[in-house]
Amino acid sequence: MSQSIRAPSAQLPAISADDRLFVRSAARAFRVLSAFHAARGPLSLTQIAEAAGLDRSAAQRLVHTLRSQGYLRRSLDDRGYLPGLTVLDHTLDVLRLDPLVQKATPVLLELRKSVHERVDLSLFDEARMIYALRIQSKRETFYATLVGHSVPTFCTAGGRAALSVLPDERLRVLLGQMDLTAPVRGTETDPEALLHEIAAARQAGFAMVTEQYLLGEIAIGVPLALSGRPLGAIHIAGSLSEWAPEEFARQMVPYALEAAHSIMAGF
Amino acid sequence: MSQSIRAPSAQLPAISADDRLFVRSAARAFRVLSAFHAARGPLSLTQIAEAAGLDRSAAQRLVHTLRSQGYLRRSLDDRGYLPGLTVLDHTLDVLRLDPLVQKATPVLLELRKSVHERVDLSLFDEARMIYALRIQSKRETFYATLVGHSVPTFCTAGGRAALSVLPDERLRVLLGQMDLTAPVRGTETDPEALLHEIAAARQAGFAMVTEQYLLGEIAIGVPLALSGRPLGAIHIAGSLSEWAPEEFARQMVPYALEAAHSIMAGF
DNA sequence: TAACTTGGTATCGGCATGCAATACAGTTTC
DNA sequence: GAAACTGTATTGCATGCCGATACCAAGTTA
Repeated sequence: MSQSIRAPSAQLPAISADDRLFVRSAARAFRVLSAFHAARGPLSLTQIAEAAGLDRSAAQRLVHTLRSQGYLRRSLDDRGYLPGLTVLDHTLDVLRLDPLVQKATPVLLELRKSVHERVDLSLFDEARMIYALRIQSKRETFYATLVGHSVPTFCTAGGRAALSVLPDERLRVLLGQMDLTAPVRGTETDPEALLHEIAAARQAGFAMVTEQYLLGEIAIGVPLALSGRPLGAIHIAGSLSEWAPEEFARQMVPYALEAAHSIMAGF
Repeated sequence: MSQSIRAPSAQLPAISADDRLFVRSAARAFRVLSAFHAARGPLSLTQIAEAAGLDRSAAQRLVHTLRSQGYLRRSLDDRGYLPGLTVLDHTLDVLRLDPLVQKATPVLLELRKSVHERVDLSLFDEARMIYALRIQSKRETFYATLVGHSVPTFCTAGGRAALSVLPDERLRVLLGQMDLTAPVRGTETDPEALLHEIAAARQAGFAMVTEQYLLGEIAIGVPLALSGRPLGAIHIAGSLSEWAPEEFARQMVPYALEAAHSIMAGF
């Protein structure tokens, strides 16, 4: 099972004290929701309070409020709290208002007709790439297939592709800030080596990785960028048991490039 | 283009005054995010304030706070605000912690191998059904395919299927509360007629609709329910130009029932 | 160029408002 | 049957937020 990279907020960064424009109370509400980032099941009031760094009393009122708005709900067995369905309304807003998603949706559906492997659109968010559109093929279980799943930028095809549009000096800074923990044995974690890989991707116009994030997986990624700013990437992934790397690239890359070109033509 | 059914909060229900446990400030923050429910593009500070029912001053600080946490971002051209990617972290929490989604994911991916039409999992939320898993086939453009998209319960196959597990007296109440506006010409909106349709679905174990929500569309839905409580539905949809209704039902229903059975066996 | 917009940003005092403390009832655990 | 959990409710005091006000920059309209 692949572990997910989480937002910086996963480890509560302590509410910044001195910012006249900062609304603590609002931030606390999001902390309550963020408590579930580390959860493996329903959470009790006390657990929420602990994870959010609040006392039970404060958590209580926040939970009450969030529940009344549908951002939280009780679990089926009524033994704890779960995030509520209202969150999905905001999901829809993010996706439908995102210019990249808007343009990429029809193109990816088209792409999927030509390519019978997994096709994804991921959005660049610094150290991670967040899946926004997922077009499955076979295999793939559980939340690896869910929208909102995010993966590290430095060791995925889409991530490296997105990085390839940035100049080296920016990359050094970024890589320096990133957590370069290897998800699997064999993941490249040396910044200089990564710079080389990314340079190669910049040269080629796409990135390819084998077993850098998931064992047995091969993937190519092509960048989606606007005036030197990485926005996201197209991702095509397959199984090493079915593909020789060169053959995978030979077949997939032209389609992916074409799709990327088509998407970016919309801007 | 299909209009989307929105959360009750779309039309701001005025913050309830007298609730000792209610955290106004937190609720205001979500109002700011909800301002985008009605948006067709980036929103300015003033527009957000107006949509959220706040003055510019309050909106300003809330926006500032939300932006610092990644719940809002500036648009690409830096001319307005958009919902931020942090929202997708919560999306993932909702999906991966939802027991129905957990169990349904592998089953639906399997189902998709047998059925070459659009397959969805939607979650029951009173007057609407929210798509949580989407497994595309062909066609379908734009945000009709996005996670978080919701459709009315009363006129969709999945919705009627979900309703079919409820007793008639509950249904009368529920239907009485729902907004029964017809999305297309020909949509059944008479409560008594709907009760009959739902009763038929209860009898058959599935619901079928033709052109009740989208013109040219045929869909079947089977309910997913736990001890008399509707949780969601499986949805298979196709085109009337390719299918005779009876044939569609004959071919799809067995698969859908099998899948539903398999999912509910996990509880 | 000036007089308007409309955008985003910043500061500050007064009072509503949410924090923290406290208490209680219902379950599950041992 | 006590102990350790749940979730829920009430209240006073200090604090944190609202609302008013002001400012700068970028576009529009004269």
